[in-house]
Amino acid sequence: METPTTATVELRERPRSAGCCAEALPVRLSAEAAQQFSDDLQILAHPIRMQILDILSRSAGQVCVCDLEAALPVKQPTVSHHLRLLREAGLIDCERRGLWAYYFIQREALAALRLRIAGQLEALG
Amino acid sequence: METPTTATVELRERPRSAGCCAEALPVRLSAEAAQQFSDDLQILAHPIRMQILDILSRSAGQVCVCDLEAALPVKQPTVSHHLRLLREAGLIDCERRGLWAYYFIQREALAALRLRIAGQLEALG
DNA sequence: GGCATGTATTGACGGTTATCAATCTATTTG
DNA sequence: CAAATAGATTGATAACCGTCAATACATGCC
Repeated sequence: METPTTATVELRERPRSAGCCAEALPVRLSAEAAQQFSDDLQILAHPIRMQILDILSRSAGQVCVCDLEAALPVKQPTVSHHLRLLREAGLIDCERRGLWAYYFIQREALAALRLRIAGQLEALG
Repeated sequence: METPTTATVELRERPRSAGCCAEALPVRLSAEAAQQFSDDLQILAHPIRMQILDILSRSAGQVCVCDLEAALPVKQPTVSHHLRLLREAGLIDCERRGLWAYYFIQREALAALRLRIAGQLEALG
C-alpha cells in the first residue's frame, strides 16, 4: 500500500494533520473489559435496586420482603424480581426463617464491585 | 380493628424480634436521587459507549467518526447513535472541519459524573 | 388434614434500547 | 455543475427489561 516515490496516492487532503483512518486507533479498553464494566454498572442502574441496597446497607439484618414492599413503590413480585437479580449478582443474600425471608447485604461483594467501578472510572480520567 | 382488652389480635408470632412490617423502614435514598444515580450509570453502562469514552479520553482531539468505526465492532450508524447519546449527556462534543467531525472528551463533565457516582457508591458503604 | 400467610415464579404485556440498511445532508473536488 | 465522501438521520426489526395479576410453593397454626 506504500508508494514512497510518487506521493499522489490517496492524499485525501485532510484539513489539518493527516492520519484519519490511517493507523488504527489503539483500543486500550478491550471489548471484554468494557462488557464486564457495563455489567457491573447495570446491576446498580435501577432506582428500585439502588433503594433496596440502600435500605439493606443501613439495616443490620432483619429486613423481610414485606418491609421492602412497604418502603418501595412497586408490588411484591417486582420486589422479589429485583431481589433475585441482586442475589444472583452476589450483592445480597437471604436467610429463611419460618414464613419470612430476611435479606441482608453482602458487604464484601459490594465493596469489590465498588472497587472495580472506581478503578474503571479512574482509568477514564 | 382494635380490640385492646383481649390481646389475641394479630400477634402473628414472628420467629424473633417483632416489628416486621410494623414501623416503616426509612428510605434514605429518595426515589429522585435513585433515579438520578441510575441515569448517571446508564450512560456509561454500554460497552461501545465505554470504549468510545476510553478512546477519546486518551486522544487529545483529532478523532473522527471513521476512526471510531474502524476501532469498534459496530457499523457507522450505530457509532453515530452512541456518539449522539454521549453528546446529549454532555460527556463529549465535536467540532466539524470540512467533511470530518472531530470528537473530543468534555473532561469537566466527565469528572463531575465521576464525582456523583463515587459519592453515591460511598453512601452505600 | 385444611386454612392462612409470606415469598417465589410464571406468563403476558408494554416500553425502551441496540442495531443496521437505506437515505439524506453537507462539503469538497474535479 | 456533478461525483464523491463523511457523517447524521430515518425507519424497521429484534432483543431486552420492568411490571404486575395470577398462581405456585412453603411454612405455621387450627
